[in-house]
Amino acid sequence: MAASSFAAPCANAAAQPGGFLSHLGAADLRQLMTLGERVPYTSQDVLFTQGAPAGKCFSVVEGVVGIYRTECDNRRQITSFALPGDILEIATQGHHEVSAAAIGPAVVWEIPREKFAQFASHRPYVLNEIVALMATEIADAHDKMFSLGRRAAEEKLIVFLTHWRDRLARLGRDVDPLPVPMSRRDIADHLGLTVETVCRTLAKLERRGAIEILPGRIRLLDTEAVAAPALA
Amino acid sequence: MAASSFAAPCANAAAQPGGFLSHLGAADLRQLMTLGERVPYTSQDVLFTQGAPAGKCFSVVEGVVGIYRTECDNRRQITSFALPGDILEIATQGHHEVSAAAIGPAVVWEIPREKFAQFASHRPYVLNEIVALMATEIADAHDKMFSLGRRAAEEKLIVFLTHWRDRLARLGRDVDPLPVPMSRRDIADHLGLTVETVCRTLAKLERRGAIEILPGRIRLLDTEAVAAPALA
DNA sequence: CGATTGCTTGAATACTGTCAACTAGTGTGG
DNA sequence: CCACACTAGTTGACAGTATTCAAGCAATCG
Repeated sequence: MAASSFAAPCANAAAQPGGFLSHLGAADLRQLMTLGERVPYTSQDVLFTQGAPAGKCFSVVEGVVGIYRTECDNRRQITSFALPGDILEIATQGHHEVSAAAIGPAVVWEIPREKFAQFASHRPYVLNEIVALMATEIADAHDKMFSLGRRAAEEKLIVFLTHWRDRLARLGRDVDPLPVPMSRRDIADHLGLTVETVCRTLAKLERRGAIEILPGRIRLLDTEAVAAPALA
Repeated sequence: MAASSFAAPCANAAAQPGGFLSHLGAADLRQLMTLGERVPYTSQDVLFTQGAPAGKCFSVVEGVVGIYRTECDNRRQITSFALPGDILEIATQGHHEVSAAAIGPAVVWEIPREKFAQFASHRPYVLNEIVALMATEIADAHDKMFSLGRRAAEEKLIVFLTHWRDRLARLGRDVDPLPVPMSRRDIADHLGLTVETVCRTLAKLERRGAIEILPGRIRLLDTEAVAAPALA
């Protein structure tokens, strides 16, 4: 369970295809896996694009996948960073409402929508799992809307980093120097800031002793104190 | 179908209790209605509070209900304005993640969670409806995240007003002088702005001839042209 | 009728964005 | 192998937008 490297394969159930369905039996899981395939992606590869017909469901197995919405003029809002165990577009009908791209190397389990629908139709409990997963996704979205609308840059970054740390820790990763595989631009597009503001704010936090910036990682030193007024 | 006043009762199916489930038969609908009750609220009444145990599901029948998330220090983010036909907390387990309050007089259909779960357990198609509704909610949330993170005040307001108009129009309401029942503070807390910025930006749009501000209403005159760069 | 609340506007401030420059690291091609 | 180009990250200077603080007005309510 203790995977030290960031993109390392993980014995965690969540990291297996179909691992997002916690109530599936072993037989179900085996069958589910035969219905889909594991697809490797390299950094920046696009899994699917906003507006394209949604033919498949996805589940991240390894790595990080950025989910984002764009407008014609290069503006981009990354709505979430998907980690192993997270599912994408499970209930999308018709066309994709968002795009997805690999943040670094990633492995994704993909299953045609009809096959999954057929699989689920025999198993009522699967639908319940999906509803629960979507409820979590909605709750997360509410959190993010609050952050985007009501937090200043510094608070956005601290909350982002601590949440990211907590998610990785839940996957059993080593988070002491917290791995931050996404670029500054990705962070900016996620928090509704510019690259420059992200850099500057991180630098400010480092000068204050709250964090330590390392290549590809950030050590969280005193975020509780700094975040206290924000999270109380 | 032509309801002229804003909070007027509406013959639209969506405005009936259970009307959000479009594939329910008449018999199902009748039974569903007996399981819940219609509860009237007056302006500013709280339906449920973030952190409280989630014992019921809600569906707006009449009026507008604001869904919001707060932090201890008075900061508030209104994540959505629910209209007749919209459902609330249908899949929430445990505790409410958000609060809800009536924006003006409202009628809400409320059903205990267990009763609805029991009702749904005999009817597999209900779960599919719920999944579809939640998928729509997630897509909406993505839109709002983009607006909060990547649009300036003026664009936020124009997009908000046009979306609001489109939603009311879909309910068969008269939207020529667009009814705006929520306060400036509500709008500000929805768009991630301050009351003052909302006022000033609306005034600017009015001076420019894009809108006309009336008491409780706003007439949209030239939003297409103004919004064109934003929505293209 | 006074008081409260919501809305509006003004002035000053602060934060974030824009533009620009510089560094370091990476990869490419000669 | 090295020169070159390109990208990501960082920092500075400046501009612009949104916030804060403040005050005035109108409408509502007790």
